[in-house]
Amino acid sequence: MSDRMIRLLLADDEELLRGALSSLLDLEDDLRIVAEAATTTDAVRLADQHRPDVAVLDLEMPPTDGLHAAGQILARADGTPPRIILVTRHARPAVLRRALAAGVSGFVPKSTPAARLAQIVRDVAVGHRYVDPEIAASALTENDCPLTDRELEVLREARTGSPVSDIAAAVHLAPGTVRNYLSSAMAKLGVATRHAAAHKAWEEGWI
Amino acid sequence: MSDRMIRLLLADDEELLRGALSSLLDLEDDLRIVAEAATTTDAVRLADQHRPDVAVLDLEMPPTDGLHAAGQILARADGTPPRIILVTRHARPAVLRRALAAGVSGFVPKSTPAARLAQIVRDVAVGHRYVDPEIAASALTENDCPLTDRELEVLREARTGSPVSDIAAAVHLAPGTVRNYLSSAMAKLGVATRHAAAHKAWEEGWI
DNA sequence: GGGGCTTGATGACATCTGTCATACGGGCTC
DNA sequence: GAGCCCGTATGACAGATGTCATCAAGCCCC
Repeated sequence: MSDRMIRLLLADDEELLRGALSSLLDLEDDLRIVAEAATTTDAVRLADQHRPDVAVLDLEMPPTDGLHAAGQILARADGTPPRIILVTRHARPAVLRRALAAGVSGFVPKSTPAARLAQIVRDVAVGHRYVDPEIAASALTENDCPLTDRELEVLREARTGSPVSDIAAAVHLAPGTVRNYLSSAMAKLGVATRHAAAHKAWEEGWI
Repeated sequence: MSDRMIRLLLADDEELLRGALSSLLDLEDDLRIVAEAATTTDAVRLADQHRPDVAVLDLEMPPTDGLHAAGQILARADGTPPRIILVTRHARPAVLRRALAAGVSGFVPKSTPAARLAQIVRDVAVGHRYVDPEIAASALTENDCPLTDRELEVLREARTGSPVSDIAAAVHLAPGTVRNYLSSAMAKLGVATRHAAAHKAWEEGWI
């Protein structure tokens, strides 16, 4: 039996969800949780240590995020890497694209019925991919992020409401340059202040 | 047996969590889920209809929020109202205070182990109150929100990055007055821009 | 009724922001 | 090498923002 068992790593910072999912998945005869993590650091370490068949990672997890952890897990595995399923609350097409590019096998929003998760795990374990149909559809129709890397970078810093001088210091650019980037980002997003731009970019999942 | 059964309403907009919790709690012999909801509107309607003993409500739920729903459920029950347990991701002392004032019986962060939830439900069902010790402690030590109602109101509008003129229109005040309120809010929070003030107030759970 | 407090408003001023034209250097391609 | 983007930087200018002093109206309290 043990070679037909699917060995799982489960990582989510919310104990409530992780605990509930863990019990639920463990009820399945062919699934076994071999490790649980609440941080990305632990997730990467435990994946190294336990070599699970499938890793179910929450996207929103400290200290970095699930996507970052996925990249590390895939990069560090020296044999066959685990298949990775990302679970997320705010399922944005932009993130889906990045996830697939990083080699993730499954992309599941938290609006998925719990009962279906076991089946998705099985599918992914045998090499299939699973992407939530809803998100896939919007990823195909939605227009891409129009912002350049630099624009995104300054917007990220602008999110907390810092003045231009602080942003400039944080990204190592001249204040005037920062204003140029902010200005063009605002124009592209059709808003009147850089804070509105940061807010919008954040809502879209671009930063 | 049926009079010893605790009848539960479970409301959370995340299918994944709601489904997992539902299966988990239903495994307990003395608990039975009688209704599930994904919105506050449904939660209120189903509470009216099914008269559960305990309602477990997520705080972050569309279209309003769990606290609002709790108030409505308590106000509309004409016999003995259901006991209410609020579950939340971002457990902030300010919210805890408002919840207790509204007559909520339990306050549980999502960092609580899933296994403990059943016991909390039982405690609350017999009339006890449960408050997460961690949050209770910070609620007692943490200093209150220093902002006035008006300051909070303008900060709420400032969150999306709107210019002063828009905020003024939204709260029906003169632009100059709005700037005064923003200015004093910024001074109280020790930040340099109104956007930083809005960000901070948001982080603290004040808006 | 007078004094004091609170809420909303106004105007003046310094500073910060957003816009735009422009410039410089490093890679590209031709 | 000439021409051409691209990223970065600067300066100038209008308008928005933050600060502050002040004022009018309403309200409470004695």
